[in-house]
Amino acid sequence: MSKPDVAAERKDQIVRATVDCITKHGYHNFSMQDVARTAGVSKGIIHYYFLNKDDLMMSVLDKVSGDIENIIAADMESISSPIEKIKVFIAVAFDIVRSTKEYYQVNMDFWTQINQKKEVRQVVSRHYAKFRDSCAKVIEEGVKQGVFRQVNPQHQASLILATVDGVSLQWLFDEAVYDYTEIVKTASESLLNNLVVK
Amino acid sequence: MSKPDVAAERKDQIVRATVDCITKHGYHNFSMQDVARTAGVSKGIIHYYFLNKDDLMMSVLDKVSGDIENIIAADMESISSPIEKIKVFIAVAFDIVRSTKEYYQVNMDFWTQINQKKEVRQVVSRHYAKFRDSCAKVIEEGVKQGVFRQVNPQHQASLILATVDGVSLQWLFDEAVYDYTEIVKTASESLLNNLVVK
Amino acid sequence: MSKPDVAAERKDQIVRATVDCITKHGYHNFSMQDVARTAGVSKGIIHYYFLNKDDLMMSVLDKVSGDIENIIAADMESISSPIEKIKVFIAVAFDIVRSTKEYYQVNMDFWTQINQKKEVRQVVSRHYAKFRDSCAKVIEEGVKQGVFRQVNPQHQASLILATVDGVSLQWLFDEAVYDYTEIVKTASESLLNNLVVK
Amino acid sequence: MSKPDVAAERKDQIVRATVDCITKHGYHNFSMQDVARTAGVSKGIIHYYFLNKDDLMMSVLDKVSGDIENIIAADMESISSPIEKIKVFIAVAFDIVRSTKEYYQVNMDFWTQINQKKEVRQVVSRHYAKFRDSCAKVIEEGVKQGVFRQVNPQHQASLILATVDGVSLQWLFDEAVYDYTEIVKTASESLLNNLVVK
DNA sequence: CATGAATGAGATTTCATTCAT
DNA sequence: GATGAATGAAATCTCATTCAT
Repeated sequence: MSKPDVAAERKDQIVRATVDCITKHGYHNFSMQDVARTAGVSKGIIHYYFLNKDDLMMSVLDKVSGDIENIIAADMESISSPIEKIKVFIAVAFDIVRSTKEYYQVNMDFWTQINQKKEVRQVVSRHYAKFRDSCAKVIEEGVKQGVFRQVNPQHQASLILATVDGVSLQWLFDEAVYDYTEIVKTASESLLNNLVVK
Repeated sequence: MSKPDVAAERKDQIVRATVDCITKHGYHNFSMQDVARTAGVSKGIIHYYFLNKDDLMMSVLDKVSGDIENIIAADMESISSPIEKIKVFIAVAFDIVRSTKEYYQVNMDFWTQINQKKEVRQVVSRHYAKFRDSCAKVIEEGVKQGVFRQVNPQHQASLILATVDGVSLQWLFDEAVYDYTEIVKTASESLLNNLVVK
Repeated sequence: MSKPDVAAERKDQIVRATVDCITKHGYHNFSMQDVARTAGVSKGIIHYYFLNKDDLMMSVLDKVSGDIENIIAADMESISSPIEKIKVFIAVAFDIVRSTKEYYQVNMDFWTQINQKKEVRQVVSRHYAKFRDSCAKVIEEGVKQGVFRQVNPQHQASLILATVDGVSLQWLFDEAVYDYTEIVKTASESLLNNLVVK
Repeated sequence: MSKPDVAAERKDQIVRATVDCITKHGYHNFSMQDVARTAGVSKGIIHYYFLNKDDLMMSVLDKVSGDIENIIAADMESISSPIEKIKVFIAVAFDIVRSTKEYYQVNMDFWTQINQKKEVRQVVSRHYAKFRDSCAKVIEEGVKQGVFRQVNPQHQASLILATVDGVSLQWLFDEAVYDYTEIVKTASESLLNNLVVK
């Protein structure tokens, strides 16, 4: 019980090193050797804990998705008003992109696997589903309370996520294209404008 | 006289083969050998026409971006009303994703190069800038005509593109998540709702 | 305890195989595959121990230069008279060429890198500098003892090395051109004639 | 008769371009494409005039050897005194190295082929034989006239060539090692000292 | 004569994975 | 558990040579 789970610790250490490698060298330009060096372990031990590189990558995806989910969940928890909750959701989602740009890009890197790796696609779509659901639940509550119009919660949730991803994408390609704070404000207003009863 | 430009033809043939390879095997999982086989030419000739794999990839990016730009430009040309123009813009943009899913995914694959290849980032951001500009010009005209509210055209154009990309992304990860036609309708309404004077 | 330094052993094994390959196929006409085959190892392991082919070649150069230096140094050590020392130096230098013809040719092959590889040039010139210095020191001693004329030691050392290289070169191109023993005798006499007080 | 030999002209043009390429990129680091570009002709035409790259290289060797031979022959022609003739021979030989360093290095590059290409070895050894013979003939005449000691003309000729090559070699590896003019003076004195009756 | 598109063999190099220690 | 030496497949790229035009 008090014995720390060495295996779990080692695995986490390796996964974190992998994230670092992806951040630094890009999704396809790092080697197991790089991971070993970064983690300060031997190459062999990585294959002891992970079946192969794909298996390691799935763990990275789990971690990255999970971390992002946790941040959002934590920030929404303490709020009760549906309007405020949605506002926070949007604000936090945008903020994750800005404050952990590299992390968000690691997440993006998995998008290229849509066609190639069924498992990746499943994890990512489950991750999006979670987001949509937690967001939709808030919208549903708002509708019930009468503060939101009679909208399709799932669709509106999708639009919110879509706006965050799409706006971020353009900004990541060229940060000079707009002031991030400004566009976030505009985006938030537009999204809420579609929800709130006037 | 009857001899067409062999070089241009061959280059195009190779680029098209490369698009096929990316579609089939993924952005990072195809080899020059694959391209050669697909194009029905020898490995050597690819390096005769393209400096290296990166150079070939840039040609692919140019083609894909250009094709998408051309389709949208062609479809908007004949319309004069700003409202109708925006409606068509949104409809066509969404439709490109649906009707040429693989093609759009090839485009997406380049997104992961944000951090790694400066040149890719520049081309993609220029591509987005073109879209935003052509969209913003229509919005500007609508504002001038008084059919649109006093909005920031560039920001609204960004939101439109963002919504198309973001909505498509979720759908590409899981087509069962919503009926594409339905979500497109909802998205269009929301976007126009933010623009049109009521 | 009984485990010798695997890395050093393997590196030496590969370097020796490379010397064999250069001897057999020529400086520019052997492949890493050839080295692997000759050393009885896999292609991959060569790149594990050496950064690349250039790096391997530098190790070959180091070995060849070092070996030649060591032979000469060892043979001169036990002698004290400057005249005898110079005689031995000349004799041994000529003898190395004759008895390890291929080895000397490997050495020669690096000469063509004067223009191309700065690092090779530096190593070779340092190698020559060592030779000149050790030879010049003997001459200096001879001058001090009054057995040699008042000559410039460095220049005379250069002439000695030059004669060995130049004479060997002609012989390597056509062994029938002269009896090596004879020309060595003539060369030695000429060189000593320039040094010794009469 | 008045029709200029187009073929010979073209061949010469290509050979000269090849010398340029070797000078610039090194003996083994230039391609037929480089030669074509440098000569301003197509790749195909080179293979029309030369069987293959080896054949072209042999022509280069012929040219370089011949040019050096011609310069020396021309400079010795007008002189009658054996002592002066030898002095000029030595001076001119050293001067060729200094004034056409790159050219001399192209010549040197062929040395690596000793083991690999029988034909190269034959041409180079014939080239050296010519030098030795023309030098030996002068020495013989000097001996006959009684101005030179009773030496073996071929051996002394060899020593002269050897000294030029060997001294030049050290200098090419490190020009700072000695003042070329100085070492040439020392070398000349030593060589003549061995020949001239005192 | 001349061109340059096309080929295909082969070279260097990288790297996930295995396995004896 | 842990190491790192070793493998071998595969990838990119180069280039002499050929040949239809």
